[in-house]
Amino acid sequence: MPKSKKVKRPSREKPAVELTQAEWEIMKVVWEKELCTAGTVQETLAKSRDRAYSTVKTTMDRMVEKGFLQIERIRNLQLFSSAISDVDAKRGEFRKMLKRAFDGALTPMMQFLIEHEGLSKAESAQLRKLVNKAKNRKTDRK
Amino acid sequence: MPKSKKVKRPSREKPAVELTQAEWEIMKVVWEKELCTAGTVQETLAKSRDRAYSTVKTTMDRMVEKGFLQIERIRNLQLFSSAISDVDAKRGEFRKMLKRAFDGALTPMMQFLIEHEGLSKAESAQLRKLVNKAKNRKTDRK
DNA sequence: GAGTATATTCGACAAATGTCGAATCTGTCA
DNA sequence: TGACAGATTCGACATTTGTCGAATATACTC
Repeated sequence: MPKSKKVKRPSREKPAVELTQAEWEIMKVVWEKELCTAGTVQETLAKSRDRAYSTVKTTMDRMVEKGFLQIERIRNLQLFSSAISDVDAKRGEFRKMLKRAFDGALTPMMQFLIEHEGLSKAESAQLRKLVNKAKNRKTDRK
Repeated sequence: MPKSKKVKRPSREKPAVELTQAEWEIMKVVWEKELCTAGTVQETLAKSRDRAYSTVKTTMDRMVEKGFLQIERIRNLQLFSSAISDVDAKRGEFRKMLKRAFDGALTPMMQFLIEHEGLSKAESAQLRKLVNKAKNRKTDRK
């Protein structure tokens, strides 16, 4: 018999991914370059905000400890790669916001967007389209 | 001539409101009780997580410095009240998330919700309703 | 007026973040 | 082999957050 149990996993939730500001900036570069050196990241980030190489490197080393990045050594070189997906990172950031500001409920958030964030006509249209598309999705995995 | 210039305000954006975890917890109580003592807040929060009175008080004092709370003194008593609206706080939290995880763009976020957060049938329906309501709003202030 | 609660004031700490510079360690090349 | 450039290691610091406890100050009750 297959071992795939349909049981409700006993809360095997992995601890939500939560990145700091600096970590987000670094992660974005790593996801884009995937497999790159700290120097590359530092140079890329320098375009928007200059930070010493050691600053970037220190943060990246801490991210390895946290399990956000991985290191692959080649001789004297360290090649970094992501250890978390952008989806997980986005989910973590989104849920943190939802929990703090809207008690974890999606509807109040949507209500808020419409009431206070003045969705533009284009955004509303786009949103409506997305919602309708979601409506027709058969694959409702979760 | 009236001095009300219709000029596009020169980016007079007030610095986005950003609360920390502890600050959110406190703000929620203050918004609810509006005009309350640190002791009341501490007692209310104690129901979910116990913290020393001084811990809550210290945080609240710092929030006054940051302009999130106000104090009104009555003899030896300090009555706290909110100095920011929940709308501003929610806006700040939402925008921080949007900027970090979705480069500030709403559509990608909605796309993400539908693709990865598996909106339930009920949520989709609710969302659709909200979107349609927004569609008909005439007052499109911004 | 003394004693007992309650509040407020303040200095302290640990941990997390953001930032660096100095000391070292390769690898390469004239 | 010696010197250089690019990487890495690491210890340091300033801030921000989250937490307290001890010392004071104030109000109320007998």
